[in-house]
Amino acid sequence: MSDLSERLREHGLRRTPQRELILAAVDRLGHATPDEVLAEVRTRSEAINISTVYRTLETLEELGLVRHAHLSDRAPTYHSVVDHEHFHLVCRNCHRIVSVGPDVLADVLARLRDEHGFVADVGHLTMFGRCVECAEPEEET
Amino acid sequence: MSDLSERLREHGLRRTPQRELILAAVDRLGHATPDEVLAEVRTRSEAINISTVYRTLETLEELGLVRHAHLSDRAPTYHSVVDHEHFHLVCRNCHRIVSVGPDVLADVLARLRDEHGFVADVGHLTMFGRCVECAEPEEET
DNA sequence: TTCCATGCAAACACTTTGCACCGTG
DNA sequence: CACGGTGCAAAGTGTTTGCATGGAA
Repeated sequence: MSDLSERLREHGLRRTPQRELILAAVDRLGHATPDEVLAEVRTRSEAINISTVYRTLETLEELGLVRHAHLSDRAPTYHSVVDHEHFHLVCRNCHRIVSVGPDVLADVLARLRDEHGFVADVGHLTMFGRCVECAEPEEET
Repeated sequence: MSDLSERLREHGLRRTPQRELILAAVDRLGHATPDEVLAEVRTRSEAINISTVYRTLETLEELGLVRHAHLSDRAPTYHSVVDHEHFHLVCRNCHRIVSVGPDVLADVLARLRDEHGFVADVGHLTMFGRCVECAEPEEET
């Protein structure tokens, strides 16, 4: 939390209970959509508003305290950045999420930088596919 | 087009003018959102409905004729599969899109398969970041 | 003639915004 | 006590669905 106050102060923003509650909820949840964050906050304390959740998640992301990635075709999911940087594998069949450290991608990132002049942001990356347990996709229809 | 009729027949689906128009539009556009596909179709022929566009893109994807990826935080973009398989780099600053062949990822895919039991779908992949021209993002923040 | 496909409009899910009030600094 | 933050409600996007009609096979 102290990290939060600090960052807020640096940016001339105010410390509010809502901001603390929301950051704490994201930390606890691991990966969560704005809706899920709202629900989590509400289990602990009183009702805060969904638009505050959206505004706050945006703020926290600007402060570098959380990140978001698109783990489904629908809502984005936020996760705390205190966890080390990672990217996500999402199984299209069982929807299991695996977090993978950035090392695997080191070579690829270097090549993309050298050959395509592009600096990729690993923390935001999501790769969809299938885990071996769900291996066989449907044949035709 | 003949490819379309063929695939449709294989799946017991019907060939309709809308389906041909929409596939042709995706081919022409390269990367396009459902909205853009609709607009493109309308420049050529008469009004077709947005819900038909959605339904048809879904069908075409099931037939393996188009694919979609998430190139922005908003709408998905569809592209024809006649272009060889590729993934996308998207610059957060200038929104330029670079298509990259799957080879760069060969090693990574092998490692993900071996170490995480995960078969990633390259064709759907998007990596966000910055191209060198847009290089320096803000510090901190 | 049979059903699949389409158009239309309404419903949905998610997100953003305007404004008055509240509370931090 | 000034001004940024919040709650609330309404409006905005992007997408899906139910149903009656239309048209491919």
